[in-house]
Amino acid sequence: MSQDLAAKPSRSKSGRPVGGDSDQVHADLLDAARQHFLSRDFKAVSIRQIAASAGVNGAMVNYYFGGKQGLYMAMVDGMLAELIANLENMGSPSQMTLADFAQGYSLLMVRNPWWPNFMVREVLFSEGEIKEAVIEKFGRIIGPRLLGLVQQETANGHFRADLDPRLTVISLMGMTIFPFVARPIIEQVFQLELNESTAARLAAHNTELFLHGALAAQVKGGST
Amino acid sequence: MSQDLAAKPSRSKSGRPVGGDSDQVHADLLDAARQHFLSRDFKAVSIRQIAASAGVNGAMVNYYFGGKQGLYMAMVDGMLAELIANLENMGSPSQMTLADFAQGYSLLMVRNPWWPNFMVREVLFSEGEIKEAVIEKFGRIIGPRLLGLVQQETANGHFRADLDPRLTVISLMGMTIFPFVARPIIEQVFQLELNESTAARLAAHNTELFLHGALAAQVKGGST
DNA sequence: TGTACATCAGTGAACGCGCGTTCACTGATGTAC
DNA sequence: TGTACATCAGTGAACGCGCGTTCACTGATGTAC
Repeated sequence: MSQDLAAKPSRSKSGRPVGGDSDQVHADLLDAARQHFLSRDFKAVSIRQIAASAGVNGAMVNYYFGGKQGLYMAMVDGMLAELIANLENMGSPSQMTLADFAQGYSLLMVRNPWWPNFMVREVLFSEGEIKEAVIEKFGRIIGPRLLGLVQQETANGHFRADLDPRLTVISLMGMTIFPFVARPIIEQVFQLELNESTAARLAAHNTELFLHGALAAQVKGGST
Repeated sequence: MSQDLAAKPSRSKSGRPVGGDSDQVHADLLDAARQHFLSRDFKAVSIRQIAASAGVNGAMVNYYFGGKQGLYMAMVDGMLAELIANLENMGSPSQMTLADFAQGYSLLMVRNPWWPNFMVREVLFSEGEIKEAVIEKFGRIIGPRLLGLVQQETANGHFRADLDPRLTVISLMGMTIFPFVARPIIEQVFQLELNESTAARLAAHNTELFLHGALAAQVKGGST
C-alpha cells in the first residue's frame, strides 16, 4: 500500500544506488535533453528541468557530461548520427529516382519531426561550434548528394540544360523541407494536417511539379 | 578637450533630462530591441544589453513598455506593420502575374533579411500569444493572397486542374522562402552568396521551374 | 569463505552570478497665481 | 514678469529569484587478503 510511494526508482536516496544499471542515467539524461531541447531553446531549458524529467539529480549533468553545454553537444551528436544512419538506409543516390528521393525524405521528416525544426534552429540561431558542426555535417551529406543527382540527370539529358543545378537543388530542398519547417502555418492557415498520408501526397505533388518543370523539354520546345 | 567625455548624451545623469526629446527613448529602445532580438533569442538577450545599446537606463524598459515582454511585443507589432506595408505596396494580387509575385517576394526578403528568420523563429519556437499573433497575421495576409492567385489561374485554365491548389501554394512558398531561411547553408555549402542579383536569378529560376510544372498541359498530354 | 577497505555512482545543500523588476530619489519642465 | 510648486522623464541601487556549478558527503559495490 504505502509501497506505492517507495516504488519510485531506487535513486533519490543517498549512497551508491542498489541496481547495477550504470549508464542508464547517462541515457536517461540524453533522452530528457532531447525531449526538452527539441521544443525549447538552449537557454530556456534548465538543468533542473532535464534532471527532473530523467528522475536524476541535477549534478549528474556535470558528472556525466561536464556541464549543460556538454549534454547539449552530446545530444546533437546523437541526433546527427541517427539522421545520417537514416539517410544511408535510403540507399545510394545513383540507384534512385528523384521521386524515390522526395518520398524518402518526406517520410523521413514525418517520422522524425524533430529534425527540420532542429536543423533550422541550429543553423539560424545558435552560435559558434554547434552551428558550424551542424552546417558542416548537414552540408557534407545532403547537399552534395542531391547536387550529384541533379547534375547526373542533367548530363544524361533528362533535365533541362538551361537550369542552374545549384538553384534547382535549392528549389527542390525548399519544396521538400519547408512544409515541415512551417508546419504550424500549414496546419493552421491551410487546414492541412501533416500526417504520413498528407506527406506522401505532398511528396508526389512536389515530384510531379518539379519534374515537369525540370525535365528536358521534348515536345514543348526549348527554354523561355 | 575633456568635453569629449561629457559629450555623451545628456542622459545618464540624475533628474529630468534637459532636452525635450520625450519619446526618443521609446524609439531608441525599440531600435535596440530589434538589433538584439533579431539575431538572438528572447531569453538570450538581457534588458541591460538592450538598454546599454539604447544609451538608456534599464528601468526604462519597464517605464515605457511595462517589462521585457512588453518591449518584445511592441517590437513584433512594429515589424509586422512594416512587413504588411511592404506587401501592400506590391499591389493587389489580381493584377500581377506569378512571376511578378516571385520577384517581388524575393526582393522583399533580400531587402528585409530579418523577416524570414524572425517568422520562422516565432512560428517554430516561441510560445503563447506572440506565436499565435504572428501565425494569425501572417496567415491572414500571405496565405489567402497566394491561394487566391493560384485558384484563379486554375479556374482560368492556366494551371493544371489535377494539382491541389493548397499543395501548390505550399510548394511555391517553400521554393521562395526556404533559401532565405537556410541562407547559411546555401552560402556555405553551395557557395552562393544571396545578394540582390542572386535573389533575382533565383526568383526567375523558381518561376520558370514552377510554371512549366503547373501550367495546364497543352501539347504534352494530361497527368502522370 | 569472511572481512576490511578503496572505489564509485549518486545526493543534496550551498555557492556566486546575472537576470527582470522595483523603488526611493533627482532635478528640469510646465503651470498657477 | 516672478515665484512656488506639482509634474514628469529618467537614474541607480537594491530586491528576490532561478540559474549552472561545486563540494562535502553517503552507502552499495568490487577487490585484496
